[in-house]
Order: sequence, then C-alpha cells, then structure tokens
Amino acid sequence: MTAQAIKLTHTEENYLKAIYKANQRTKEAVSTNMIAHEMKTSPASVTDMMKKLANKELIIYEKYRGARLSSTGSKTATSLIRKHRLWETFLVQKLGFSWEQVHDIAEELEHINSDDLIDRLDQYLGFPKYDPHGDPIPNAEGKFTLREQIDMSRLQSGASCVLVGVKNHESAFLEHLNNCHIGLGTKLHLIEKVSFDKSIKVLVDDDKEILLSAQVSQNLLVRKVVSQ
Amino acid sequence: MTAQAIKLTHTEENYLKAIYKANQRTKEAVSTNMIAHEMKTSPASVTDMMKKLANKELIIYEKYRGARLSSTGSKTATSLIRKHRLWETFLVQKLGFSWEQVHDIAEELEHINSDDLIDRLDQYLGFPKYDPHGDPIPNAEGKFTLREQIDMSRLQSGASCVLVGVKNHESAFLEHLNNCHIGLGTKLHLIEKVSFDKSIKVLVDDDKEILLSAQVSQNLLVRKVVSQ
DNA sequence: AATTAATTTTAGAGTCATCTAAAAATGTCT
DNA sequence: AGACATTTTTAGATGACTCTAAAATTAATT
Repeated sequence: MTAQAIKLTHTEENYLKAIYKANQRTKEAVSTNMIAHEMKTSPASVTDMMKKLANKELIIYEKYRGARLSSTGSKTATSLIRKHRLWETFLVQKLGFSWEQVHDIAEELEHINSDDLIDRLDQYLGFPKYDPHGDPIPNAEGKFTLREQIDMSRLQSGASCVLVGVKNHESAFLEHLNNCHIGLGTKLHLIEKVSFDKSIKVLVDDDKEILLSAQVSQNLLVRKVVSQ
Repeated sequence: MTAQAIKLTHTEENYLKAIYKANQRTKEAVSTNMIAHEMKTSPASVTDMMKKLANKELIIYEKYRGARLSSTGSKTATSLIRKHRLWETFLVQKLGFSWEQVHDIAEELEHINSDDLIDRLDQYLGFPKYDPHGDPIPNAEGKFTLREQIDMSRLQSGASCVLVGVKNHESAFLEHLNNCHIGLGTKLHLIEKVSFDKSIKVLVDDDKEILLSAQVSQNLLVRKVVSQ
C-alpha cells in the first residue's frame, strides 16, 4: 500500500484495475482484447497503454502474449480497490446512498491521491472488512479477508443461507433485488429448483415466497446456514 | 447550483475558480496575467483556455480586455467553492485532519461530479455555514452567509475580538497560528500596537501574551466583542 | 500443412492542455 | 505624440490518450 512513489494518471490506474479484475478470472496473462472490453476502448489503445505501463514496470508485457501485473502494479491495483470499496462503504453507511447508486461516484473518488486520507477514512468507518456489495476490502497492508461463500444456484433444495455478496453490480440487478426485499444479510431458504429453466423458488426472510431466475441466483453469493 | 448540463475538465474548472478568486479582489474584468499567476502557468496557455471557456459561454472574454464570468460560469465557480469548503469541513470535523492539511486534498475532491453527493454531504455535516478556515460555504442555491469581520491589524489598542477567519491559507501560516495556540474561536485581546513595525502585542484566550507581526495580524479576520 | 479466422500491433491522425518564441496590441512617460 | 515597456495573442511543437484502418502475428479448421 504505502509508498507508490510514481504518480499515475486516472487512465493508467483504470487500466491496472482492469487487468487486475480480468486476471482474477483467468489467472493467466490477460489478453489485449479482454482489457479492451473491460475498458470499453479499442485494442489499439490498449496496446499503446500496455507499452507505457510496461515502461513504468507496472506490468509484465510481451507482444501478442498479453499482460500481467508486476508486484508494484498489483499493489497499486489493490490500493485502488481498497479506496473504491471504502468510499462505497462511506457513501452507503454515512451518506445514506443505496447500494446501486454508489459505483460511479466511488469510481471517481478512488483516484483521490492520499494514503493519509484513506487510512483515516478506514478508521472512521471502523475498519470494515466488506463493502456494501459484500466485496472484501483490502486492509492497509493489502490483505483481503476471505470467507466461505457459494453461488446460490449451486445450493440444494431445502438448504438455507444468508446473502453475503453479489457478483453483478449493475444497478438494474441491484434494484431488482431491492424490489424482492433481498439485501446483504437477508435469509434465503431454497424451497425448490425448477429443472426446466434452472430458476429457483425461495423463501425470503422466513416471510415471502418468490421466484428467482437462474441469471439472478448465479449472481448471489451466500453463506450456508443450518436450517431449522 | 443544480443542473450544469455541460461537463468540464478539471482544468477548465480550475480556471473558472481562478477567475472567480481574482475577480473578488478587482471587481473588474480579470487580466490574462492575473490568471496566469493564479494558475501558475503561462499567459499563452491562459489565452488558449479563455477562448475555449468563451466558446462554452462560461466567461465573457474580449481580446486584450480580460475575462469575466458569465452567469453560468459564476454558478459553476460557486458550486466548486461549495464543494471545496464542504470537503474541507468533512476532513477536519469527521476525519480529524488539522486545518493546514486539508487544502490539497479538497482541491482534488472538489472535482467529483455529483450534486446528490454534495447535498448529502452538506446534510451529513449539518449544513455548516463556514469551513475550517472560517470561509463561508455557499448553500445549495449558491448563497453565502456573510458576517461582520475586520482585519485584526485595524483594531485599536484595548479592543477584544474573536478569530473568525484567516485570509492566508498557506500551511506555514496556519502552523504558526497552531504554535501560538490560535484557532477559530480563539479570544484575542489587543494589548498594544508597536508603531515601529506595526506588530501587535496580544493576549490569547485571557491567558498567554504573544507578539504578532503585521504580516500575521493582516491575515486574521476577527469579530469585535465588548471587552470586559 | 495450408487456408481462413481471430487477435494484436503499427501507422497516421485528432483532441486537450501545455510550452517557448515571436508578433501584435495596449499602456506609460517624457 | 512618439518611443519604450508591458501585456497579450498567435504560431508552432510536445506529450498524453484516444481513434480508425491497415499490416502483422497467432490460432483454428479443414
């Protein structure tokens, strides 16, 4: 975390984050196309930027072979994720935003350049381990707190669980969950799985019965609980 | 405040602020040189930017005659000042920064683009009227709350007053005040004026006697109180 | 293995904000 | 009012980030 001597532009930082994200899925070197897709820009622009980031030793890049974050690049990306998630936590917990409103604002706030600021914010929020979407927040040393979790789509009929995170952060998805009265911490009991379309019938908070499509259940991260 | 349809770059916003600031002193059209000085850049760059801002109708600009803010430009500048001062207030009141540490961070934060964010922050802070340096914070409609104030250098011997603001925001100056145990709200009693160098002898908080140079006293904004 | 398809890079160009140096306009002073 | 000084603008260039179109490389398929 601490000292990242070199100052980066917002764009450079966003590229590092994009590589980090893509790398979480693939585990291998990230292709130009993947980055272009993640950044919503052209492959040509990505190539240009890869050269620049490689020059600054933030990534390891081989022509036609894709890119991986260097140790410095990885630290920088983690720091950005830390900032993003802490700001999201602030926006929800302190300013009363709803979880589907905070992504874009945090996307701007994460580029504010001050370790002192972010460490104070962390303290002010009580060193939270997870953000409003249930994503883990790296601590000042860059360490994530992991937990047991599983896609709700993989649960068996009759199982009970608690929502601890969401894979998809689109506001349309989150608003849908709001409408279903589902949020972090909500208890969900899987009544039955519809084999035809893989949708599931769920009891929400021991109260309301509701049908969730496969698309929804695949994006719900849950912790199993012993049903009673 | 509300809708400023057009999106501006950070630089454009900084120019508007610079013109606003300079205009507060002069009241007349602001010269290219003044802006260049305020922005720490070359007059040539300023001219370029003046054309751009005039095109966007944010300023009224006549070649060789200087620039004034248009109504839109003025609203934008006021909104930036509002953001800057609210963020400074947040940094001091909530995150425990000292008043000499917050300027640069607020300088970045003021460019975050969300009216919703800033209005919520305002509410969260309890709609403060003044920032940690005693500068008035425009409300959501752009209105400032003014107050009676005077340079401490203009006070007469024997007068008592309370510090309500500072003209100079440099950290060196603010740290000097910290060392003198002088902050917003501090009671100051003017014991005597030294005519030779215009320095003043002051009783701080009915407690400590201290000598302040003219340079210092000119930068202290105070409200007179009936001494007793 | 040769051809086709997909991916990636290079080439060339545009925008934004900046610069220096030179030209133009304005202000000042005797 | 004319000459010098100051201010301001124009001209020409640079670096950062982006684009499209074309060339080069790698992957896939028959």
